[in-house]
Amino acid sequence: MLPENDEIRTALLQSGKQQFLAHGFDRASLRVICRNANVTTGAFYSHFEKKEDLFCSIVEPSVSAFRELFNSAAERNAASLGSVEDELRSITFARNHREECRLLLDCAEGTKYAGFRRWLVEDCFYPRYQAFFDRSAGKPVDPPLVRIILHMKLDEYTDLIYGDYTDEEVRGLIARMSIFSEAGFQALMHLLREEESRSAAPV
Amino acid sequence: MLPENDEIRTALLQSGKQQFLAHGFDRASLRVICRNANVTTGAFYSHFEKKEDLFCSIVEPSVSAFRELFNSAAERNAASLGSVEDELRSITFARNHREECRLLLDCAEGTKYAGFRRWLVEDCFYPRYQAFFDRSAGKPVDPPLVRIILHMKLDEYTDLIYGDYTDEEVRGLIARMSIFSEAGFQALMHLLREEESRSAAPV
Amino acid sequence: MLPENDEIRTALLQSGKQQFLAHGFDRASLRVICRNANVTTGAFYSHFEKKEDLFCSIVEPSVSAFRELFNSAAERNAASLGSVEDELRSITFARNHREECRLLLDCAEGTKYAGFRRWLVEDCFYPRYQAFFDRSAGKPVDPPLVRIILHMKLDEYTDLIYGDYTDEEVRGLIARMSIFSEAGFQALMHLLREEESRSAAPV
Amino acid sequence: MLPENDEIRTALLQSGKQQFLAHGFDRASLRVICRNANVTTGAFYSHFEKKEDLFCSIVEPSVSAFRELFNSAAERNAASLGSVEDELRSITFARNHREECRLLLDCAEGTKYAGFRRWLVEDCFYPRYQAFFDRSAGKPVDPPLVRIILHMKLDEYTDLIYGDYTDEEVRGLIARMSIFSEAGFQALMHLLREEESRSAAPV
DNA sequence: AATGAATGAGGTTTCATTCAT
DNA sequence: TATGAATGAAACCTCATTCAT
Repeated sequence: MLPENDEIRTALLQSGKQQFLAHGFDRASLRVICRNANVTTGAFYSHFEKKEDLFCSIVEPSVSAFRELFNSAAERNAASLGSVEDELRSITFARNHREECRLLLDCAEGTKYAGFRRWLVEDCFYPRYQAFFDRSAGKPVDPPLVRIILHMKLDEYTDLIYGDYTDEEVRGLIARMSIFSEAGFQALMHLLREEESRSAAPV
Repeated sequence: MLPENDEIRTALLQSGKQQFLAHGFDRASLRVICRNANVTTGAFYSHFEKKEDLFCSIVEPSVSAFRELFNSAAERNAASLGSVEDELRSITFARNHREECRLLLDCAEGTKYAGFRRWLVEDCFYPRYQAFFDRSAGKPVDPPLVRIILHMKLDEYTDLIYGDYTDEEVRGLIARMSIFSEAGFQALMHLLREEESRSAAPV
Repeated sequence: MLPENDEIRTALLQSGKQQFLAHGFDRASLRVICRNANVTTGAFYSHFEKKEDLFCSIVEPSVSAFRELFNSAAERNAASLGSVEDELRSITFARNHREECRLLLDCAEGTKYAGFRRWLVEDCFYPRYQAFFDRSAGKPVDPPLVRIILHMKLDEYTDLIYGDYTDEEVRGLIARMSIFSEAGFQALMHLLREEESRSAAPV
Repeated sequence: MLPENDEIRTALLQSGKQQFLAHGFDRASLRVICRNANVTTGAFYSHFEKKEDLFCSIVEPSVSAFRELFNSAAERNAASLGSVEDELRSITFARNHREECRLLLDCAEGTKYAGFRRWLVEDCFYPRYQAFFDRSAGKPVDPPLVRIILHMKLDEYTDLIYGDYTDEEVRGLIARMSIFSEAGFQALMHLLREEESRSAAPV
């Protein structure tokens, strides 16, 4: 009986997504968003409290979904960083939410999600990375080093998510990149252990 | 005897740099920039032609210096991607121009430097990377793969430039990261050559 | 029930007309126009897209009406320049749109109607005048001469349109001026034919 | 010893003339005028009191010269409207001061010469025209009629002054237009005298 | 006399949000 | 709930004129 409401809401969500992606939150014009959605500016405020509310409504389903995915993955492999399968699963998920990802990472200035990237990296990924590196090296690893490698890894994901690839291509790239990363990682661990033994064996 | 002139100009350059870094070119308010510099908006236009002119004046010295550095580095090692020494030199330079780098890469939308990042990656780095990979592998390497690794490498640089490190720490990080990258690179080359021989040997 | 809408619009149209007439389009201040209409500058843009839009809205009804009138007159007397009746009809029309005429002819710089006078004279009137003179003289008449007389004729119209006359007075003035023009025209034709025959008779 | 002064002044006069002609007094930018004259805005105010002062300085020599010419012509033919020779002399003068004429007639809004056209027509020409018509008709002639014919005459002059003609062409055009005007004038006088006698002879 | 930076008001336009209907 | 005009501040920029040097 009230499907119209949802139609309007949906139209606003779509139009907003498009404008936010195109111009970022701050520079996107609410008027344009409304006009493109065939909605009056007044009506907008029946559906959303303010501009930011629209942004959040666009983005929040993906945020929750992402949180779930991330938590379940975290549970599954508390001891490692995730298999190629896990990587693929995450990236496929992100690829299916490509636009929301961009909104959160690049178009959120002015909203409460402005710090999303930081949260994702520092609070979600970094602690697990640091722990994993420490465990693998058998000693605390220099945090900046961990962070750099984490950033590189995330950058790889970014490429895979936004790049215009087929699923097949993504799978191939992940496979080859895991060769690269694994080799780099092992070399680094080797070096770190060597440093350790050198500094530890004075005799 | 007339240092006031430059004091105002300098104040505007500083205030502008701060605001542009904080909000990006477009969203930075000229009024705020002027107020922070204790300058009327009218007076601004005695020193700069328009808003963009202020941005350019902040950024251009670094751009020229960077171009020189990059060109000389390109000449020096046409055949490789640059030694650790070269990397260190570039990163040290960028670290000394940290803020201007961020302005150019992240805060330039709305100015003629909007495409700077793209130019840097696609026109400066990518061609050399692709050529180097092709040469090393002895065959054309999948461009997306090259691009991903390039992006990762640039991301490493970004970390080193913006991170709050001492020169000593940067040197150490570059050294260890070169172990990582080199090992990853060799593993990848090995794989590629193997793929090659496998697909070439029908028996 | 919602007459306010139109009241504001009307107030803006009036205030705009007055300011445009007084200062021309470019020099008229939107702020003043709005203030005189008791409208905020922001509100202005609910009713008009931009400053020029206000000008056009003031002027366009008259433009269309004028075009129609002119076209129908042109059809009616393809072979002459129009009777006293036609002149009277045109001038009466223009007198009823006096202000819009002035806006179009003298106050339109900066709008898309900037070239209106030129269009009216050169494209509407001049070709018909030249053709009529050529036909009457039986040979091509010096264009500058035609143009001068055309301008004088138009100047007569201008006087009749802007002058503070009753309809009766206008009728009388047209009648007497047609005596003047007709006599002048005949004298000129006579002269031209004489020149012709003199230059044509070698004896 | 002080020729520089005059050089600057001259440069400003030239530059000002050009800008005033191009944009009108109000819209011409003093900055641009100064820049084109290679003069600082400060220096400007050593030579002229304000913007309007520059305009007046450009225009006033011509105004005085014109006044003289007009007065002497007025003395010479108190009883007629001037011979073809007189017309030619006036128009030649105006053609030699073409730009100043345009400044006075079309570009003076915002200066004390804003009413120049009105003054010229109403105070200089009209009284003599009216007197001449009254005298010729032997009775008061309807002022609007006189004014219209005056305006037409002045319009003719305008054409001759601004039109791109050689002296020879101007002479020819004046000659032929005087045929036109004279014939028109005579026809009108005839009519007026007829009207007179008709209304005077009740029998 | 000359400089040219500074003033301060003004220009047009856009904005997110409110509110009477 | 929906409308869309109204708000009022803010955006960048230009102006004629002043004034300390």
